[in-house]
Formats: sequence, structure tokens, C-alpha cells
Amino acid sequence: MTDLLQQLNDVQRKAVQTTSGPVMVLAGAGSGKTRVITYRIAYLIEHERVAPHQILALTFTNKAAREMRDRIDDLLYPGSTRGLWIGTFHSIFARLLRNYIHLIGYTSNFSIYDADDSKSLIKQVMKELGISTDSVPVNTVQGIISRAKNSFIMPAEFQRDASDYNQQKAAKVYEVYARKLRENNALDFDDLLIKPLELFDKSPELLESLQDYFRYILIDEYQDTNRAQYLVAKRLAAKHRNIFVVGDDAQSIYSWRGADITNILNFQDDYQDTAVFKLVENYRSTRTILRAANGVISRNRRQIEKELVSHRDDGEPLFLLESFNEKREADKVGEHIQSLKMLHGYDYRQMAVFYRTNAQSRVMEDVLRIHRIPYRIFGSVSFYKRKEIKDAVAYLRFIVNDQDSESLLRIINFPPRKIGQASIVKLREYADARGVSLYEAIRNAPDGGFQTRLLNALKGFVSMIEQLKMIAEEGTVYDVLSNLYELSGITSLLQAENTPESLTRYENLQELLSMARDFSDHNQGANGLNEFLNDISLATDYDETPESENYVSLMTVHAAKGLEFPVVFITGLEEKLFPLNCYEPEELEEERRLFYVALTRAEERLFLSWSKSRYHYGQPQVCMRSSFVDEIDSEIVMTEGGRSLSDAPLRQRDDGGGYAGRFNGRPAVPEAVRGRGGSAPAASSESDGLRKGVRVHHAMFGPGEVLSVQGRGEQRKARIRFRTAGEKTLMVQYAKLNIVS
DNA sequence: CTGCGCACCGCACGT
DNA sequence: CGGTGCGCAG
Repeated sequence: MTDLLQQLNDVQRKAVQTTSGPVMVLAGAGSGKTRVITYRIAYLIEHERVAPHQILALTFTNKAAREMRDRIDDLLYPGSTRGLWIGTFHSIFARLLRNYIHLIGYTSNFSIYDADDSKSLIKQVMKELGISTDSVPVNTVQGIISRAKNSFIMPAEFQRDASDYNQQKAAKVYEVYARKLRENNALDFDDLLIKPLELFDKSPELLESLQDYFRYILIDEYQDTNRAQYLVAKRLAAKHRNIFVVGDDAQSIYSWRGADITNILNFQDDYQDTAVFKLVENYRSTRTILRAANGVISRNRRQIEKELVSHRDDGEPLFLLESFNEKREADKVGEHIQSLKMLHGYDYRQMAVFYRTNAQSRVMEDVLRIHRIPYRIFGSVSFYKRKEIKDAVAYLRFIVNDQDSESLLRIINFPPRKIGQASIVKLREYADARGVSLYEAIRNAPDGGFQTRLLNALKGFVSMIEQLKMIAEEGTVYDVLSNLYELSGITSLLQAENTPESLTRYENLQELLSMARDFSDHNQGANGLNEFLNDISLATDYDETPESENYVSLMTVHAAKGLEFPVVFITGLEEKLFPLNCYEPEELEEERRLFYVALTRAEERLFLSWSKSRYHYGQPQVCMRSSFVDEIDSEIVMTEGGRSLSDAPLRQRDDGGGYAGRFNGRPAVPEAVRGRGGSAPAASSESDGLRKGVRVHHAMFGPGEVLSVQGRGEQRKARIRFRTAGEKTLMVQYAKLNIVS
């Protein structure tokens, strides 16, 4: 263990060793955040002799949780993390709820509805309430309800406070939607976070026993917690106050799903005796890349002051690609990937292409395929969102929880068994009249005076379900799934169809089956099916680890958080795409943080790319270059013409050993600022004409007058009085001031 | 009841 | 452009 501590720098080591009381670690990008969490857990187990089950570590992705667990196992010994509670907020609380949710009127076999399930339920409720989706879009209603839930506002309260038209409509839907979830014995994703709070209110004894059980609480990516997550963590930690949070306000990019940046900004208000550690030493990126990132993020007003310090060389300049349309953009990216591989020995796995929206991936994909570049897309159309998988999962859910009428409706006539819409409407009326679940009504249908043809169809369905329920009680998940494929006729239907599409679907179902087999091999418990459904419901396509095979990674910037690559391409750098439509200044700041996340993923080489036109909804649109490009010191950005973006004379011509040598007959990146990067502007900045009394113009603050100038080189600062924004001190190298007079 | 074709509408980002 | 939902014919 002493060895372990030696692998940390001073600040990291203190953060690891401060084991009691509230601790906040502000960890800049690439500063060893994951290292601190994993070493701390290892330290608690090994040095402080804390039992692993007393430690609760909460992350935002399954992948992060899995990686941390593996790393701790590596640090200590295999199996050392047995009993450790490490996982996403959602999966950990789903597990807890399985044990205690009976206290608030659900049963432990509850279904978990994902965003799509929830959307269709909301749509259905709107229909019932006669709220046209033309007047209020479903997405809007879903968003309003989700935000209300994340803020822990219950339907009654929300209805009282609903202000505008949309909110009033949504409030009505919220109430019915919540009731239906309960009737279905189902929870949506937001419920997984707020039901624990209801549980704590209902049973203070339970809360206290959990407080004693989870002696040590650690939270990763704290800047991305929403109100419900904040509250649940706060209450769990209230007794022993061993709460350790790690985050970076500069990387807060999830406010749209309720993340509240004030949680991290105000942590010290909640815990007055917080020990705060700032990790600012970056081990990941070149100085040039960090200079770009620091320059960009410093334009945000609302942040905790910190600037990353590089531990690496200056490295290469950034490279700006400008294309005629998005197809050409993708071409250029492909060409650069090939030349980086050929001329600089990079592997495909060391390179990543980022974009703002998933829709952009298609063109990139097509072009990379033509270039015969192996690639892998993360996210996009998730395996779990495919129709055949959702159908199979609906069957499983329903077998576990026959109150789940949503899942029932999905499978009752798939494959087609002659139970049509009209029959279903009748059955629902029958169920509602008797106050029973839809399935209960179906089982009692023989008493309901329905047509014989329908009764026969229903009888066949019920006997299949009951048979599968029996298998579920005795057999493994694999048994249930394989039998359900057979009995339902799903697989024979797909085989009979015999088209390329049906073949793909068949293969997907086989893939699910092999996942079930794998699960059954590793989980012997009686509640296997429930656990399997938990995993499936909360799994995403983002959980896979890049770099396992040799391909280029394609992903959204959001998906890239937490990852790093030697070479990064940021594409689609256009106004209204990245940054995407921003109406409020705060939205622009979040986009800027997102751009910052993208920049700081790169270790060695960073390409910024934009296209002058792009298809949008099938319509070609003229695009303007993203203002974010202008926020990077132009001297460290090279254009394809081989000049710096500032068009300043280059300090050093390409000597042939530079980046790509020649590229498409044109000079590629000259190594212009190599070896000078950080200090290059220092030489020129002293003669930049900036002195007291000079009139300047700043992109954001507008016109102003220089009051004083201090420092030199990178440290050179100017005190300026702006006509509207007041007095400010700015770093000259980043401020990009234009001298007016 | 089922399958097909057409019209319409929307693209963030993801647990 | 791509997915979805609705209306109509069989």
C-alpha cells in the first residue's frame, strides 16, 4: 500500500488519505480523477480496514463503474472488491428498491421503463385526456415531467404551481402517468432516483440503517448530479458525513437532463468543514492542446477558478480543416486518418472522431467504409432499442410482472395471434370496469361474453405465458428466453420471412440469448430474471470499452467524456451545430464546456473541422464557422494552406519531418510552433502595442480602454475598463483584443 | 384483422 | 433524409 501512495502526486495522496469527513476534489481534465477514486477505495479497504460492503461508490455510467472495480482489483488482489457497492446511481438504487420498495406500495418485481417506454405511455395518456400532440409535443411533456421528477416535485404540487399552458397540460399528464406507472408496478428512470427519497421519508428507520451500512460514500462526476441525486446522497451521508465527491465544474454537460451545477459549486455550503483538493496537473495532453482548452474555458463566467498545467511538451499545433460540404469533410478526416497511420505510425485505435449529434455519424460512416478504414460507432441506434430486442424484453418483463400492461400490450399480438385493436379496447374496458389489471381481465375473459374466436386466441396466449412463468420459477434466464423464442413463434416467424432484415433480427435475438447464457453462467441466484432485466434496462451501447480492437472510434462529444485518444477530430464545428442553437447565455456556456471536454480528450494531435454546407432535414444549409474556433488562440491553429489561422508569419518552416509531409499535393501541417508553443506568443506580445490608454475591442465585452498592463509572456495581463461590462483583468494571450485606435 | 403505402414531422446530448 | 402514424384495401 505504501507503494500505491507513491504513485500519486502530493495533492492526490492527500485526497486519498483524508478518509473521514466531507471531501471535495476538483479534478481538471486528465488530472488523475479516476486514479484518486480507485486508490482511495483501495486505501479504505487495505489500510483503514473498511469492509467493502460499507463503501458506496456512485458513477454515471456502467463503464466507469466496471473500470473502477477492475482497477481496484488490480491494485489489491482479485476478488478484493467483492461486496463493494459500485455502480451507476440508477443501478444501485434499482437494487436497493428491489429490497425495500414494498414499503411504498410496489412489489419487488417492478418493471423498469426506459425513455421510449415512458414516451409511449405519456403519448397514450395524452390521447386519453384528449390533449392533442399538435398543441403540446410529446417530447415537451416528457421533458417537463422528467424535470419535475428530477427536482423532486410531486404531481399535486406541480399542478398547483404550473404556470404556462404547456405546464398545465403536462401537470395533468404527469398525474395520470404517475398513476399508470404505479398500476403497472413500473418505475421510469427518474423514479429510480426519487423513489428512494420517498422511501426514506416513509421509513426513517430504513434510512438510518442504510446510513450505518454505507459508512463511506463516493460520487464521481459530481458536477452532473441532479437534485434528486444530490438529495439522496446528502441524506445517506447525513449521519457519518463521510462523503467524498469528485468533479469538474468545467465539464458539466448534462444540465438538460437536470444536472445542477450548483451542487458542486455549493458543496462547501452544505458541509462547512469540507476538505477541498484541486487537481490541476494534467498528464494527458500537450501544452498546445491545453493552451487551447484553457483559453476556451476561461471565457465562461460561472466557474471555479483553476487552470490546467501541462506535464508534457508543446507538441503539434491544432489543425483546422475547412470543407465544401459534409461529405468532403468526412473525406478529409478519412484521408488524414490514413496518412497519420502511414506516415506517423498511429494505430486506428488511437484515433477518434467526435460530433455534436448522432445524425452526423452516418456520412462519416459511409465515407470511412469507402476508405476501408475500420471504425466503430458508440451509441447511435442502441442494440437495446431494436424492435426485436424490445419485444423479447417485454416478454421477459411481463413474465416477471404481469401487472405490467404496457409490456403486455406490446406482446399480446406479436407475433400476430388475431388479437386486434378492437378486441384490446374491449378488454381494457372490461378490466377497468372490474378494477383489475389487463392480464387479470384476459384470464377471466371466458366470463365476459366475448366471441369464441377471441377467447381461443386469448386462451392460447395465457397458456403460453403461464408455461413461461413456470419455467422462470425453476429454470435459468437462458431457459426462459429460449423457450419464449420457441413458444411465441418469434424466431420461426423471422426465419420464415427470410429477408436480410429478418436475418439480422434473428441474429440480434441470438445475441440476446447468448447474453442470457452468459448471465446464467455467472448468476445462480433465484432472482435471476429480475437481475437480468435490471442489467438490460440500464445497459447502454456506451458501455463497451474502446481500444479493444483496432478501429477508429466514432462518437458524440457527450459519449467521449472520460475517454482519451492520441488523435482527436472534432467535426461539424459550425454555428447552430456546435454550438447548437443557444437561446440563453447559460446554454452557450454549457456548449463551451462541451467543446472543452472535446478538446481535452486529445493527447497529441487535435483536428478541428467544419463544413460550409450541410444537409439538415434533407435540406442543404449554408453554414458559418463555429465561433468556438475563434476562441482558440489563432497562433496555435494551422490551416490547410500551411499558415497559422492568425496569418502570422510562421516561426519555423516545415523541414520535411513535419506532420504529413505533403498531403494531396499541398503542404500539410508545418511544425510551426513546435518547441515553442507555450512561449511563442510571449515574444510577440510585448510589442503588441497594448499599453495604458489604448482603446480596444473584445469579442464578448465590446469596446473598452486599457487601464494598465502587467507581467510578460503567458502571464501578461491587462486591466481594462469596458464601456458596458465594467472593469476586468484579462490574460492578454487569450483575450484576443483588437486595438481600435 | 392485417399489411401496405403515403404523408407528415423532426435532430440534441443519455441513465 | 428517416422514422412514425394513420388510412385504406384485401
